[in-house]
Amino acid sequence: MSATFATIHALIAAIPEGHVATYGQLAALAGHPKGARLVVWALHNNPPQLLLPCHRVVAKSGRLSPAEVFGEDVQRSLLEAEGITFRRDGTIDMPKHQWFPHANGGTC
DNA sequence: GGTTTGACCCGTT
DNA sequence: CAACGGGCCAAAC
Repeated sequence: MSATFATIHALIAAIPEGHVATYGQLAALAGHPKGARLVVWALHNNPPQLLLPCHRVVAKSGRLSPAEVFGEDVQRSLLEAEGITFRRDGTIDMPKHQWFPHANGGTC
């Protein structure tokens, strides 16, 4: 198994509802500070059986994926349903919703 | 085993 | 301030 790939998938799966993570952030957590595109590639080969919440993965500026990927307002609707709020220009209010993983594994 | 692919990120023009 | 290009990395073909 590729540790890099598995780590990225695990990180995405670990994003809680109401929060989002950026491509660069996930890549950095997986051990590749400059591997934002690895996350992109990982999502393209998104294993359906993992049921990854790929709609919670967004660009650093709070920008969502192109409409043709999920559908016109699919990703946005999913995020709004989880409590994510958006700015006027359609980007996520990142400071409010960006996910910061806990190193202690949630014991705190 | 080289080429292609990706929904990004940052700096420069 | 907007547009453009290069870089970066690992898996698939």
